[in-house]
Amino acid sequence: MSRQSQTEVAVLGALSVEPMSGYAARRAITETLGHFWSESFGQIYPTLARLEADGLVTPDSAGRTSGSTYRLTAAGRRRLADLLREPIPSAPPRNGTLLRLFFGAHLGPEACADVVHEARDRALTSLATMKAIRFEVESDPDPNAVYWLITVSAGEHAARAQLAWAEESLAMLAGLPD
Amino acid sequence: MSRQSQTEVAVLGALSVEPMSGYAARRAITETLGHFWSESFGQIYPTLARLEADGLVTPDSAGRTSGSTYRLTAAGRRRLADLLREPIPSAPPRNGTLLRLFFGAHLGPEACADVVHEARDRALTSLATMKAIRFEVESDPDPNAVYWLITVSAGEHAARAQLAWAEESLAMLAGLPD
DNA sequence: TATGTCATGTAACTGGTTACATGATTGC
DNA sequence: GCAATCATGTAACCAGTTACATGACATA
Repeated sequence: MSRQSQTEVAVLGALSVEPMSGYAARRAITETLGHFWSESFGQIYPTLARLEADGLVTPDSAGRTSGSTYRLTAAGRRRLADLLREPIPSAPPRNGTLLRLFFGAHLGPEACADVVHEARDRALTSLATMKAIRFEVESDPDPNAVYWLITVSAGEHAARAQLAWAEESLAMLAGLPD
Repeated sequence: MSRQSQTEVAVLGALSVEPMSGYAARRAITETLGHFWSESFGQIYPTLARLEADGLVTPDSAGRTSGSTYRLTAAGRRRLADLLREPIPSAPPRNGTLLRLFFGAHLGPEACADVVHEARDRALTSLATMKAIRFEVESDPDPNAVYWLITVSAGEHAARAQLAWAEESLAMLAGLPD
């Protein structure tokens, strides 16, 4: 699957929940998939136009206030299911924090500790976000909530791991001579 | 810091260990930074040319067998230290596995379990790789090994977290009706 | 009437991969 | 002499962001 169709998955997925505009789709993606996915307008609008040309989404006149609302067609729903079944394209790893720490000798223990501290703070923030999302999802009677909880759980595990790693690394750095 | 200079960090970093060719730099990056960084030839050669034009690296005639070997200049070493101190550009999150699981209702529990299984296998492979790297680094008397171990530890924590999440998620999926 | 939010779209740019072309050197 | 590896480089393409231009609608 090309990278492109990953954006298609996100947009089709958003519209599978309920019909909405491109603007709303973007908001929905950043709000509910935000901790593991992102899309910009520059991707969403061209994608939406292509999906419409392919007959996968169609303008939904009902309930419009301003601008256009799109909804999935039957073909669109099939396509979403197909795309979800395709192999996951692997993104080459690029972790700026670890790149810095690997060459930490050029930085010195204190500057490295700063880098780790920042990673630790990001993990703490993430953990708080996950807690809030989990609370929301758990009080949602939607039967799909199980799937959402699985993604939340992934965020929690990753954040807790990063936290533990940061504490451990700070201890290691503290034992180093300047 | 622009994304571009992240590649500069990787290349300057590789050359800071010892002088080498672009080809060797790429191999060094995939072999020793492979679990958290990647560069392609299409990036390395233009970067190397730019670094040379900026006087940060210089051809090193000594010890050449074929092709050209580069080494850091004093300015290059300073530049590396500066770049390492710059804020880490954040990459927008894009996790294909979680994107699929979030819309898992369109897939069904079994197909979702397959997705999780793949993630679990990747984590296991990663854990084995980390074990091998840790063994190598721990038997290396280099004083910088502490920094390398910190990056290895990050990989281990992340892999173990993914493993725990996968087991937990498989259990959740198993309890779901088709 | 001014402000903020909703909304759409595009152009320029960036960072990056992939595929290809080319050739030198090494070892069997 | 042949195959593998070392080595350099570029062109085409791709996904994606950012910045900008534009304007409708609601409301204070």
